Parts: sequence; structure tokens; C-alpha cells
Amino acid sequence: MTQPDWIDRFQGLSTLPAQIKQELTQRSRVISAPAGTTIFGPGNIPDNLLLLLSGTVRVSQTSEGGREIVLYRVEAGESCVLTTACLLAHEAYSAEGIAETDVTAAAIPRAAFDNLVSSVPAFRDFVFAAYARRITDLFRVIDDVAFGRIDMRLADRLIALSGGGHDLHVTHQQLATELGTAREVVSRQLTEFQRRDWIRQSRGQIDLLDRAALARLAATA
Amino acid sequence: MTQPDWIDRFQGLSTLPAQIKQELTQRSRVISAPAGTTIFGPGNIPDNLLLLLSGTVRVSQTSEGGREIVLYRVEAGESCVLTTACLLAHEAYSAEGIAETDVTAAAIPRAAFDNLVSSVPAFRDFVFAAYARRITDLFRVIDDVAFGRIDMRLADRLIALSGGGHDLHVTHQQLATELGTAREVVSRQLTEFQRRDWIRQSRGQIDLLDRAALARLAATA
DNA sequence: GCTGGACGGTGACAAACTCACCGACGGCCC
DNA sequence: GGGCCGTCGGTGAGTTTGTCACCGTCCAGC
Repeated sequence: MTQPDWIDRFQGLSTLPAQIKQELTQRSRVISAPAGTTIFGPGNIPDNLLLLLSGTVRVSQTSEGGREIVLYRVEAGESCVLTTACLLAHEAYSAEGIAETDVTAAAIPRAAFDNLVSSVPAFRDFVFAAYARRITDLFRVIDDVAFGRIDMRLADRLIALSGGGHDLHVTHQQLATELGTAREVVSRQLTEFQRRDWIRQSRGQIDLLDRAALARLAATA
Repeated sequence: MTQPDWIDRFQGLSTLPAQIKQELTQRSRVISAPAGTTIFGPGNIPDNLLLLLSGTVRVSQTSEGGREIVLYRVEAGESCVLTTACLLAHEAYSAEGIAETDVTAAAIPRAAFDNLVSSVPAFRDFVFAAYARRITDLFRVIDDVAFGRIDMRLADRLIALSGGGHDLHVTHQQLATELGTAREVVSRQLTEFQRRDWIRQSRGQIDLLDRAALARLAATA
């Protein structure tokens, strides 16, 4: 077959009957996009369900005032269900998804999606589980934004974005967008972290010197 | 028939074929609960999909710190899909739904729900539309909490809660919960509103004197 | 009446956001 | 190399919002 057997990479799809897998492979096509591509957004509604094979898509929301907050990320092995259904209901809202890295995805046409949801219980479970996952992400965002302390949230995000690596390449403005706050706030917090020798800053880059200390702060209830 | 024909009250269900309506009526049962009842919550997961026939259910979330924020309301003619799927995925999260008034609802057992989703396209659309509706509600909450000004949000909420009436019976603490803020903040804003003769306060009650002025403030972009 | 809990007001302080501005760095062109 | 410009980051001052502590008032139940 010309298509890679991507289905097994999705927890929740790998148990599908062979013939369903075949149908899925046949009726979908694999697409790819370079980093920075707008996958969906206001006025750009995909009519395919996307299953991400590689890369990550950052989903964020921009307020009237032009300020932005990251809602969640779609990682390889996950799907974009939420935004699909959300945008399809033409409830015009300004969430947009941007490819954070080069991405490849399996695109399932609306008709095929509909057919699968109706005929394959396991696929239905997959879809609803994906919804549940996203919704709890949103709950978490609300909780953080409404009640969380900025220093804790920033420490947490630094660790998450580092992905286990020693350093990360982000600007203060990007971190502010992650948290839905202002750049100055991030700058001041980072200055404080550096004063405590938890990080070292340079232009567009942050080295994590004391991951444990950051984790400790992030975990402060 | 003993059951009232409640189906037609739901936009999106009224167009179902007659036999499906009948099946829906037969396989569900109408329940009722007094105001204050916890409809769902951590450790209390209903395995029915609820379609609200009358009353309203307030869905809120409580943070570790004990602070609370109202996420959205389920009104008559709407459903609880979101929380059902969300809680079913045992992603333990502390959202809870409380009957704000006496409520009646049609309870559709999980099996019947599953069956309908798979076999009736119109019902599927109904479910996904309900999801979309809730999700955009959550987006709005995030936007408000992250970027909104308290005075605008409070003015907006006063008007919404008044439901067109002249006065409303809420405590400052309840309003604070609506907005996910602290009681003192609400108290100070209300004092300011009263100073401007927009409202008149008394214990547990607020009279709206100048609805237009409140609306104008709420609309300030 | 008395009393305890809910309700609301207030001052002092801390955290976070806003605004205005400035310098430093890096890429780019000459 | 030197100059230019846009991005990046730092900082001070002022405002808004949240936190903490405390107090008086109202009301329901005894």
C-alpha cells in the first residue's frame, strides 16, 4: 500500500476491525503543511476531520483587544474533533489552529466521518473521548486563568515547553501568549527566576538550570 | 399517552421521524428534582443523557482553593451532552451541575442514546450542535476571565440574571461566583454602580434603576 | 429578647496589568 | 566595517484586581 499504516498510531482506533481500517485508509488522504500554516481559523473552516500524524498544532484564541491565549495543543496521535464540530455549527468564534511544526495529518472527509460515527461504535467512542479530552483541557485553562498564580503557571509552562530538553527557544511575548498575560509580566517573572538561578536568559532563549525548583513552584497548591 | 410530548420543545429534535420520536419517548423517562439538587458532580456521574424540559441547571467548577466559577447554564430545551461525555471519560474533573430551580428532564439511557446517535443523522446533528454550543460558551468564559474588565462583566451579568425583570435576588458572594472573582471586588463595584444611581442595593437584592447605563458599560469594547 | 451565622462594608496591602519609554541586539544593506 | 530598522527585552509609575483581616448589621431560630 502507498499509505503508511497510520491508524495504529491512534489509541482508540487500533482496535478497529480490519475492514474498517481499510475503509478509513481508502477514504482519507494524508496531507502535510509546513510550520506556521494556519490549519483552521475564522473564515477558514476545514470540512475534514484531521487526525494528526506528526507535529503539533497550537490552538489559540484572540480577543477583541488583540490579546491572545493558547487553549491547547493537538499532538501527534490526536484529532481536531472539537474545533471541527465547533466551527461547523457556524458559531463564529475566533479560535484558530496554527501548525507549530511541520505537520502531517490524515484528513477524513465529512461524509466518511459521519458514516464511521454512525456505524462503528469504537470510532464513536474515539470521537467522544477526544471531545472529553479537549473539554477537560478547557476546564483546566479556565481554572488556571481564573485562580492560578502567574509564577506557578509560568514555571509549569517552561517545563512543558522544554519537552525534557535543557533549553527552549521562545520570546517573552510568546510565553505571554501561552498564558494569556502581558509580556512585561513574563519578563519580570523570568528576571526573578534568573535571580534565583533557576534559569539563564538570553535573547530568544531560556536555559533551564534548576528544573526541580521550577517543578516545585509549579506544584505549589 | 402518559408522557407529555416534550420532544417538540427541542429545536433539532422536532424534525425527527414519528417512529423515532416514539422510540425516544418510550425509552426515556421524565424525572424531576427540586431546586438545589446536585444533578451531577465529582463522584456522581449520571449514565443518562438529560434533556431539560423545565428549569435551569447551573454548571460550575470549583478550584482546589475552594473558589468557584460558573461555566454556563443549561436551560429548558437544552441538553447536558458535554458533561455526560466529559465525565464518562473518567477524566476526573470537578465540574458540577446544580438545579437552580425546580427542574424536570427527560433521561435517555446510555444505550438508547448510543443507538440514536448511530442510527439517526438528525439526532447526531443535535448532539454535535449541543457540543458546539457548550464549547463556544467555554471559549467565551476564557476570553472574559483572561481579558475582560470586572465592571463590564458584572454589569453584563446583572442584566443577564435579571431576565428582563426590575430586580434580582442574589448575594454579593453569588455574583462573585458567577464571575470567578472575590466577594469584595463585587461589593466595591456594586457600591460604585449605586453611587452612579444605576442600581439600588438592599440585603440579598439588587434593583436595576438604569438598565441602559449598565448595558452601555457592558458593551464597552 | 438573645444569639449565631450569613451578609455586606472597609482599609491596607499584594499581585497583576497597563502605559510609556528606552536601550540592546541582530539581520540587512550599503 | 558602519548605519539602519525592527524585534526583543528592561523598567518605572500608575491603575485595577485580588487578598487578608476585621467589623457591624440583619435575620432566623431558640
